[in-house]
Amino acid sequence: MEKATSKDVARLAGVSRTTVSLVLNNVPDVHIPEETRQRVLEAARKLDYYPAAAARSLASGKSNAIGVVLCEGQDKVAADAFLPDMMRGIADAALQHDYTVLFRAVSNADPESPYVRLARGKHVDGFIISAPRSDDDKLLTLEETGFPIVLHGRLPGSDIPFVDVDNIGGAEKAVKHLIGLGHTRIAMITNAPLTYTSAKARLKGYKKALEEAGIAFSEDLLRFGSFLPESGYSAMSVLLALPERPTAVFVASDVVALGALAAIHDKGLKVPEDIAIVGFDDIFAAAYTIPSLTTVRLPAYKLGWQAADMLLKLIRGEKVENTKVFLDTELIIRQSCGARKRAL
Amino acid sequence: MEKATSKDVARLAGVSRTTVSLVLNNVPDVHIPEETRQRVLEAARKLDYYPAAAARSLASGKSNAIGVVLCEGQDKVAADAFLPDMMRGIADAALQHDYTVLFRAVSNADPESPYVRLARGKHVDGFIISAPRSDDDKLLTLEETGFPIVLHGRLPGSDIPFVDVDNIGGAEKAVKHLIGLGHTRIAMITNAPLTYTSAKARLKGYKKALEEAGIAFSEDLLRFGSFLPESGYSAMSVLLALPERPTAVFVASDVVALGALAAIHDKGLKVPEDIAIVGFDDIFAAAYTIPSLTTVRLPAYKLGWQAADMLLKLIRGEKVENTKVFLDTELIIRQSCGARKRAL
DNA sequence: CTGAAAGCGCTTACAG
DNA sequence: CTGAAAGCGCTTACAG
Repeated sequence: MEKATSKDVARLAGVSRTTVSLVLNNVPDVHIPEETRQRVLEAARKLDYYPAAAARSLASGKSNAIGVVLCEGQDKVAADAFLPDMMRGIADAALQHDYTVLFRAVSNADPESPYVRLARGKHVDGFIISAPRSDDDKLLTLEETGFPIVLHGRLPGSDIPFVDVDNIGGAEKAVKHLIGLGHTRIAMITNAPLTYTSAKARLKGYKKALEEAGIAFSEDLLRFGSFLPESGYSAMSVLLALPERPTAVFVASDVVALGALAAIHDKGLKVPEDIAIVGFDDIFAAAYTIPSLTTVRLPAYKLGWQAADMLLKLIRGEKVENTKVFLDTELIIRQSCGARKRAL
Repeated sequence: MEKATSKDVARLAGVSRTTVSLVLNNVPDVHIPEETRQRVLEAARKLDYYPAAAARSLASGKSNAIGVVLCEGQDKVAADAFLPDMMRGIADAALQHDYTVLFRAVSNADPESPYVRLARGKHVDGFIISAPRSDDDKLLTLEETGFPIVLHGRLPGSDIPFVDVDNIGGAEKAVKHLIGLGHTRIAMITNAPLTYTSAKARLKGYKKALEEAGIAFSEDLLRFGSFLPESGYSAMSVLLALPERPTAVFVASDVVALGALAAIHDKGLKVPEDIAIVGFDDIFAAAYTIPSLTTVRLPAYKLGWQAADMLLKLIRGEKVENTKVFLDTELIIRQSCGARKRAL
């Protein structure tokens, strides 16, 4: 059985190709008698008919695909932890709208930006861009063109729609938890330099929690991490050498927290007895560090799902009430904060 | 400037659309004077011309896309650790051949298999399938059809081309390393039940290394893990309760090893002093466990790259010498085996 | 070496 | 409610 075309279906059903198209695409505002509709559906099934993607795209002018572009930045490690779930979220949302997902990795060194080609060649109808770089002028010009784009993570100073995590609220939650446990001398290690919006936001949440509890913020207790465990190791070492050691520390990245944990261990101190620790992200390993890491969970699947859903609406020209979405986080309480015993 | 078509380019260059197509696609065996070629290229650049993907596909009968299908199995956690790098490898290889990558996640509960639709609708010219299920009859029938497919991981009892890790060799390397360190009582915890080919192969490597060293294999020292840390925790607990405790253990999965590490810690024992441990996979966290985990690195990027490269050859009808590829692993020596001091 | 023309398989105004 | 026909923008034999 060679591949059937809509013509074959039309012939078998005794209708025109127009009707076949109308039925199969479920075109609204067109009323086709149930009997005819069934006949077409039946014929399509019988012939094992699947519309040719290319022909459909060419005729309709839409690709029925969205592109997800993964930019390779310094935060690769952190981003990688969420990619699989995020991709699943994107793929599921796309599938629901009968859209397909095009994946493209772009390394920083890449000479040619993939956006223009993919967009103008109509490979995709819109982009989800993860970890965009602010100096990416191709991206900016493409957006000005009106081409649908949704960012995962924000681009400071741009109006491009985005879906992001509520970093402020998440950090606040983490620190409040520590305060609730009786800590007042709480340090913080950022996830990245403050040029990163997520780092700035998490710091803001930390300060907010302190302020609401009437605890003064101290520069001495703030250290800067930078994506990798090594940075957490040295930041924590400095903190531990302080004349008056903090009793707790909020590390705004689980990956960085891995290094902090090692520093504490190497110093011969115990978590959470000597120092309590709360992370951020809930990477897979967080549940299995020793002790297990209390952390703020980042909703990866949902991040992907929402971004795709918003993009699809933008593509269809539907009104999107909110183009700046912040997703809620969840505090996952394990052992490192001192509130729980081991529970593997 | 509205999007230019090949007709515009032809006009500006003073040639026919045929010539434009010939030049832009770099069709071999057609000799076009350098001067004409340059004129076409120049015109295309000037007009900012990008061929319409759909039109090209429709006319050529090829989609210029490969699909990667991610099956959601029990080993989701382990697979997720490699997905990002594997996807990068796939995407890079595809890009090199001017191919695009279609991503599709398929949950086990999915009623409709995505293969047929994507293949027959000509969305893609071939598939890379990760973690295929052996009871997936749609996959098997599609393959019989001659549709190009490359598996990541094997499907026992099928002849579908695949790219996989040399699990036997990797395990052997790990165990030999332990033997070289003076251990003779070496236990093993598998990564999964033996119905999984990777588990079987890793066990085989373990036995092989023992045999070559003249160490007798003992059932008592073999325990079965099952993807998650919990399984490593309980398997290790049993091992630690043995009258004659092993001095080393090869855990055929880093994720499972995380649980094993916790079990040892909870028992009040020290790694590597009381018991040495070597894992498999080299997940990100392996470098930051306490102590850091010696393990066998799985070449994720290369796995993706090779799979895509093979698939592309299959699609083009090129001869592929070897359709059963086993990729080499690398032993990453850290602290848990006792051969190194901390080096973060 | 290059052009005119058919054709890929759909969708979509436009009639009726 | 449904059909005939044009058209989407390429590629590719086929001529010359």
